[in-house]
Amino acid sequence: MEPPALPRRVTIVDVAQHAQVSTTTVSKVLRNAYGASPAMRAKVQQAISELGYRPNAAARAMRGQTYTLGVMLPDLRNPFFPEILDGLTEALRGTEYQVLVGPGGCNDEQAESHVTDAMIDRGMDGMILIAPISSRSRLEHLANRVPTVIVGRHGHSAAYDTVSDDDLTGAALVVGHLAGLGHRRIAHIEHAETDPDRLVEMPNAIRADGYQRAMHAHGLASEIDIVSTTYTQEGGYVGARQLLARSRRPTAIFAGADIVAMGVLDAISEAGLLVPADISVAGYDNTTFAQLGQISLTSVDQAGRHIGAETARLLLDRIADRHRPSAQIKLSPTLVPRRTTAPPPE
Amino acid sequence: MEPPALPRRVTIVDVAQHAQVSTTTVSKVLRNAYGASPAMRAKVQQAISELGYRPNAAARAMRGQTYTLGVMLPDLRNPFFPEILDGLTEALRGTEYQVLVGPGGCNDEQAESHVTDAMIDRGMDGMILIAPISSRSRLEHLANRVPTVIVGRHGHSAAYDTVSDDDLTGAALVVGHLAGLGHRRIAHIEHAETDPDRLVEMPNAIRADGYQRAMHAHGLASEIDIVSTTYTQEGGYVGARQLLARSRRPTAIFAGADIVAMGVLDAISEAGLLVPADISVAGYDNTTFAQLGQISLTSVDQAGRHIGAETARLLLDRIADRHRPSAQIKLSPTLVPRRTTAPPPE
DNA sequence: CCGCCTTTATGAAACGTTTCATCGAATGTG
DNA sequence: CACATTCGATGAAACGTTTCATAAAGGCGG
Repeated sequence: MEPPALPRRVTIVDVAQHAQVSTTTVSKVLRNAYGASPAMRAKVQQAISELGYRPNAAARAMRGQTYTLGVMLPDLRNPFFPEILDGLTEALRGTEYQVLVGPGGCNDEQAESHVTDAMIDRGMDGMILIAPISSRSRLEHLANRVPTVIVGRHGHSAAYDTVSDDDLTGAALVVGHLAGLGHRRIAHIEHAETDPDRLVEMPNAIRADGYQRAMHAHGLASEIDIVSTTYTQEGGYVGARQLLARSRRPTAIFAGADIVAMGVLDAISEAGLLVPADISVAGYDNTTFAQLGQISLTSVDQAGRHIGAETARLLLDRIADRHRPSAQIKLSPTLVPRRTTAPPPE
Repeated sequence: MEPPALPRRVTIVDVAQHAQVSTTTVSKVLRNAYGASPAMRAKVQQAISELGYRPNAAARAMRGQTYTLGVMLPDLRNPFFPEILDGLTEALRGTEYQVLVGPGGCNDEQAESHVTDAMIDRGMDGMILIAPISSRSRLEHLANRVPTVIVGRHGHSAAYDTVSDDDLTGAALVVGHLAGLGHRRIAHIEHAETDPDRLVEMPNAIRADGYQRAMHAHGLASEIDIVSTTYTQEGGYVGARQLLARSRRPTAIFAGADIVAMGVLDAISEAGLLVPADISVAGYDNTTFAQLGQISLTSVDQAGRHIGAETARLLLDRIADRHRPSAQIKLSPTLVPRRTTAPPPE
């Protein structure tokens, strides 16, 4: 009943014998390397397809490349990340590269390190770290051993490329939109941050900063009202309850992320208030949640696909030339007004 | 300016020299294999931590294991899958195994094959395929080369283990719940399936079957009303519009998946009807959507974490003994009633 | 027609690990 | 005390690929 002792996997040696050439030649054909005549190429190609040969990635890793790119995703539940991944895989279609995703625990620096180390152990040709929380020095350490692109984190380094969204502008878009509708008491719920590096580099911190600057720019400095919780539904709920309990209740809440806005909406309806009649709510990321007809949340779109595509381009570039100067790409977000924002009551 | 020519990575040879033992001994210590005295072990362990040695997975792959498990996820956007993954990684914590996720295009058989092949090329010690759409014979082919567990697909095979939810029961729970509330005209939106294999094995087909059986069981055979679209928001929207246009409109819609229910809710509110006053809606999967306070969708919970944990157990078992008889685990779903279901109007 | 350079093809070494076959020492048995 | 057995440790082979050094063949100018 046992599977009949699998035939040994076809190797490059088998192909070479079958095509009557050396393994070196086969290797050259596989990699489109210089030094194989068209005639040889044809012969080898035929042998490959006749035998159904597939290169063993592990063996390749020992000498050359693995044709594998590792993506560290901190949270599979964040509906923004699949967008980036789609952009990535689309840009990589046609190349030999395969993307593998390592799930790095949400907000767990140790888990993040574990995954990135595991990827290096496995000989990834390149790594993409999405919104990593590791320290700068650790990121540079990683980037020094493997070509790396950091996505969604500000702050430059000679060691790695970065692709991020201009969160400062994004926050300004939201404040501008709300102020334009006539709101003055616009509050913000942020993700608490204490680490000094991250305070300058993480998107959440930049968004909070952008909120404050925009409030100043609109002459609303005195109305600045920030609640510090976390970028979770629970964090939004808790934060909104605090805001709703204020003696002068805000007329609009700018949540730092869509998922936070979900918690905010819960708290508001629990308090018996109506959105947007009594209070406006805006999120950030334009996730699937925001797009649901039932929710229709005003949000900021980050063009995830675009981010993914740029990331792929940068990474392939860097794999080709490890010593080229590092690049920083910053993309502009756009505001997507929906039905959770309206002029303030009266 | 260039990074100072990275020091060569520490290898097992370095460790052996530093500890004054053979590489064989180091290898034994690494794998907790038989034949190394406690004294040796201690010496080697110290050398390992002093040098910061990490085994090269690629080299390991050539001879032994990679300590890597590959998970094929058809759709990162499906909020049910992260649950499974959480269960998996949790069950794997403490072991040496690392999970890597391969994004296999949604409903794209070719993309799925591509990813699974890539995983085999990369020497995965085991594979977990979540709701794969490949043919049975292809699945068996894969399982014959790598220990494999198939999740969320019915149908047994000697070649692989399966973990799935009892979708028949799940559908019955929904129908029972709605019938109990007094509904008779309960419609169902299914994901169209034509392939004969999949018609018997895919969860969507089983759910549709379960719906019909349950309707019979409740004496509602004459009210059976199925619309065949796809498991997408769009599919739900289109399906619901068809149902709402019926001369005898259903009083309840059982959507085959939460994401479908989202589209249904959109169509209903667009038609100016109220949920659940005018019409009840139930989903399946108990995803994050369903749990959102604003939506509060009645749904069927599949205990994803539990599924993931069982999957990990089965896979490790099978890696340990490739020839043990295959196992099929079927877990029971539970109904989570929320605010989208209520007694029919009048 | 000779020598030089380019192109094409090859054998062998190397990558870092595990495993096989030995081998010496320690232990137990008669 | 001699001998068989077990245990602990080791050197070398093997995995499948890429790359280095080398060799043969072909083209070209003089």
